[in-house]
Amino acid sequence: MKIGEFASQLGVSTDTLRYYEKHKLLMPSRRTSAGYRDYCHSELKQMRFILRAKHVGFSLAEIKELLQIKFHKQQHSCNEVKELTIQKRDLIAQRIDELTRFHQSLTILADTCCGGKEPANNCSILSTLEDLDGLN
Amino acid sequence: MKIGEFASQLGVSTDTLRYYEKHKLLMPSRRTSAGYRDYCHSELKQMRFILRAKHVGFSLAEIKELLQIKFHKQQHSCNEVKELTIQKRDLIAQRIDELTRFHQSLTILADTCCGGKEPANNCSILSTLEDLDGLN
DNA sequence: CTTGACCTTAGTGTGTACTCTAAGCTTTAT
DNA sequence: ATAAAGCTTAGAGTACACACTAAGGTCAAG
Repeated sequence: MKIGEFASQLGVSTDTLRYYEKHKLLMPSRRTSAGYRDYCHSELKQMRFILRAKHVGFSLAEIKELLQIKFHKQQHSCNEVKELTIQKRDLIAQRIDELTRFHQSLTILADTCCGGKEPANNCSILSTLEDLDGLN
Repeated sequence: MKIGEFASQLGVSTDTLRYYEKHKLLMPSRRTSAGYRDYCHSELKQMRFILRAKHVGFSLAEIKELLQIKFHKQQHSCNEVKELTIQKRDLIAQRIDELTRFHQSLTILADTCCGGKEPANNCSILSTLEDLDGLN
């Protein structure tokens, strides 16, 4: 299967596939005589793995690690995979906390603002940001 | 006040200050005869505004908008400021939702994995990522 | 008067995940 | 035979917020 058809079956761009190849996430095993990439069924499966891993929040670098483990399952333990998963989850939890603080602060700012059409001379949002404190 | 002292009072790097100047967020009004930046009290206040805005989650581009409004309060309404704030908050809410979905999926993956020290041949995380579905 | 700390500019590098471009070769249909 | 669609490569561009580098000028202390 050439890159164009492969890409459209997966709903990604050909650029993305070439990018993944360059970064060693998905290397088609064969080329046609003209030098065209020739993808097979197992590469389709692997790409689906990559896309699912992305879907649950892994970065490409992390997915590369997962693929290494997947390719050499004997040399790696379940524990290792679980650790990667938990580390990722905890990092995401931290980010959620940070964003939640942002959200709360912005809600406070918005709620105390009249939102009227008059000039912003006494806008409570601007003055809170200027005058320090009142947020947390 | 020269850039070094100004920076250390605010807990930022001199690079950051030069970066903000290049991007028109904070322009020191004067230079010494030697060409050194000379910061004054009002610039200290403005930098504090910027840092607080960052602290609640605004990007530098958004802060630039806020500063425009702050400088020309007459030409802008409270409503405009409130809108910016709410838009930002809603974007952050979307991002939180996305990360929360990631978090849930990763939790499911981690919880179903034994986490043992044996080889990962039958690792439930890897097989869930391979075989589609089981997450959402 | 020299050393060291501080300042200047312009430009490059970082990380993430692509996207786009240019210049050119291959395949398929007419 | 030729035109359109598709493929190839290497390399540059995007967004964000800086950090770092080189090469050099300035200032205060000893």
